[in-house]
Amino acid sequence: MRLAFLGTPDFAVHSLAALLEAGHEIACVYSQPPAPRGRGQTLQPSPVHAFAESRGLPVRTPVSMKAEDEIAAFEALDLDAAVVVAFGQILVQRVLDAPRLGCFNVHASLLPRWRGAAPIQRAMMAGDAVTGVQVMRMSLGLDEGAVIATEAVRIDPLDTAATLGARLAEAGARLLPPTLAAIEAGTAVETPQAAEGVTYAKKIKPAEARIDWSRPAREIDLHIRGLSPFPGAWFDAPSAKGPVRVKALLSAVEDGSGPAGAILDDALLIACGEGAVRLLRAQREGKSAQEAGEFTRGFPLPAGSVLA
RNA sequence: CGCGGGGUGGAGCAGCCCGGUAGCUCGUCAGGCUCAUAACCUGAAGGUCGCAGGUUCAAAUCCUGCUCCCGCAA
Repeated sequence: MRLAFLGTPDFAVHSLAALLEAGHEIACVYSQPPAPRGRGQTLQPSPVHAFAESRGLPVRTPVSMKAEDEIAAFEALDLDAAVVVAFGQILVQRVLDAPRLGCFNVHASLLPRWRGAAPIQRAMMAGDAVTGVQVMRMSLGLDEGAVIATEAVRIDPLDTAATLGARLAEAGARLLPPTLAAIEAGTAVETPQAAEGVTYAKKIKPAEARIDWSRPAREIDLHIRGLSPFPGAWFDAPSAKGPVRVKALLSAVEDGSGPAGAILDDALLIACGEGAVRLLRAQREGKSAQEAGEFTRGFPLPAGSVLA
């Protein structure tokens, strides 16, 4: 089929690669414009942008897909279908209507649960045991379209948003080619989303990422892993030079009790409002991520101190 | 000219502000202890303190330049 692909982060690259693998013609790849990032704040193309260029695909990076000339250009592509994966822009009706068969979205949750921007993090933070990836026909409402294909993915106790996201991205890439084939053949079954069980995965605000040690251990563990590695759950640790911000990247719930924030042993076991959490991987400001053992060798947090 | 952190034995760090014998945790090696062990005890090896220059009787430490690495505004 003649397709357009709209996507931005690494998550979407897997899907684009799968479409190429399946032999589809990618008429154009759309992605968010290059943004300053990394050291030096240099302008960097998005992962999808970079991947598409490496495969010699035409790339467009409009600031808005709502501009009249962008819509016209999209219509002029004469597409069979468009595939949207974590693109980062809302599409208007004229765009959705442009491809002959419609626009299809790969979404990382079991809809109607976790519609919106951060489904992977929200599913983890909520403690869901299972999430998944789905292909749906796009409609004007945010992630409200009829579902065509589903693959469930279990959330493991030591998952982080990153490891879970990687599995979901692979699952989405697996799902896409056969689903498109069914759509083309007219055999796809489109199931409207349930009216009940709707939740929205709101964006994560920076203030939300700070760890509140007075919460129960299970919630803190989910908070840490759900926000790992980005934007990263964090806390201030005392040091001779003043508070040092530490990102918690991986944790596990363990037995233990004490005042919230109290450090219970020399291996990063920290008391919560209820129970305790052991940090397994952490990152000091200015440093790269370290396993707990390395971390404590360079930055001991001895039993007895208390985190704010 | 975005902001900030850092380069010290194999790993992670302290020491630098207030120059004067290179320190800590882990690892490695040897010996001991133990039914046994990634546990414990004793001892040892291993570093031109990123590079270059400057100041000084003396520089890891102060000054200048360079270089490499890392984090942040998802």
